[in-house]
Amino acid sequence: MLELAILGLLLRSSMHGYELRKQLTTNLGAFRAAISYGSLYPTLRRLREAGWITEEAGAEAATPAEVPPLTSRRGRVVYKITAEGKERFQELLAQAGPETYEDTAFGVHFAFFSRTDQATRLRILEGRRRRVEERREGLREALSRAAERLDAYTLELQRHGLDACEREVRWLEELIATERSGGQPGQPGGHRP
Amino acid sequence: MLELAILGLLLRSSMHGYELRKQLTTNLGAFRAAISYGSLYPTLRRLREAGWITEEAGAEAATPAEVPPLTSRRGRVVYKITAEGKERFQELLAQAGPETYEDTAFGVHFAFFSRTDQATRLRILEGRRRRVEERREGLREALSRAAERLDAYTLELQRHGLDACEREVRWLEELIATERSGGQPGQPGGHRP
DNA sequence: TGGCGATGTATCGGACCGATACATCGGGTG
DNA sequence: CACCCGATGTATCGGTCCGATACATCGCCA
Repeated sequence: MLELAILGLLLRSSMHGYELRKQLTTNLGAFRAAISYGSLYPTLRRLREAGWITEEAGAEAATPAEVPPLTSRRGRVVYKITAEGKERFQELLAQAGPETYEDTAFGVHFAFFSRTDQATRLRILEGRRRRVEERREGLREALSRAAERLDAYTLELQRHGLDACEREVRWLEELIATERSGGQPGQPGGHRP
Repeated sequence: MLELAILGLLLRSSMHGYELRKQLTTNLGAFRAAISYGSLYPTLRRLREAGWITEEAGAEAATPAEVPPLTSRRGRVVYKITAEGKERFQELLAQAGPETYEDTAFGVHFAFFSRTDQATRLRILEGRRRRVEERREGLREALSRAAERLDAYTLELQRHGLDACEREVRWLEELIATERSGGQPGQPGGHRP
């Protein structure tokens, strides 16, 4: 997943890890908490080894010539996507299996929707909707069965979850409708004040 | 985290792993996706080794006497919390560090709110609110800075995330108000139709 | 000048997921 | 009545990702 997200962000512009992490956290942040360096850097190395990105020494990273690196002189590294990386990105973006409908994966795919065709977008939106609807039904059933048997807080937690599901389904349905009518999300219907 | 969740569920009643997983998935499901056996069983073993739960052979699990186990004859196992386990549960439930305000941990703590005192509840609710507010501000700032510069889908994703944050903050504020007035969540104000 | 917060790269242990294997049992269908 | 299928049930393995931590530089302000 990180792989797709990183390639997509580097497609917009080259940058170093620190900036990458910031954008990963805020840009795609709706369905994921925060990316840690513990996953970022190993993934970057893997991407480089696969030939999908390159690492270049950034601006003032020049090693100070005769100064022997006490620990290890690390310079800034600018990561850049390669032609093969762009192909890989499109390949990952297009393949929409069942795991694409899970929270994180869906969020990442959605963020790069403008790079795909309408058919793929609809497929993913509808798959995600089905997934959230299943979850919603599960919660509804649990609530109707468990009411009275559970304490007030557990009940309230389930209600909150149910509410979030219903809300997301509505959101997805609006997006699907917009998509079918050939529009872009933004202010299509005019229900946002 | 799993540790607290498992102990809490076993406090309600003893059960085997399968049932445990189901309840973990639906009961505490608002802030977490689904628990996998890959984390459940190792955790159960760890809990048993620590003496916080016991494993007992369930009903019809009796080994068929002379039938040699071809692969390995596994019986049903009923997991049960011990006295030390109950202490451990209270200990885990009461300690509310910064990590308690993250999605998963908050959800688990909230589910067992009825086992804590009001002071702890308020501390956790307010900590969570602060956390979500930070996230909300980050998204607001990103949106106001990035508008026009980003494509429609990324923007829509951020708007959706912002909306979810605002909604949760409102939810938390209602809970905090209810808590301060000494009530229980349910139908306090009467804003749920 | 001295510290402190933002920027920046990197590793390690551990938590958790996803797929898979294996096994039993009840019910429906040919 | 035989057979298969889906629900129930225990368990492991590889891999992804997190959280804490270490280390280093730079600009700013007291």
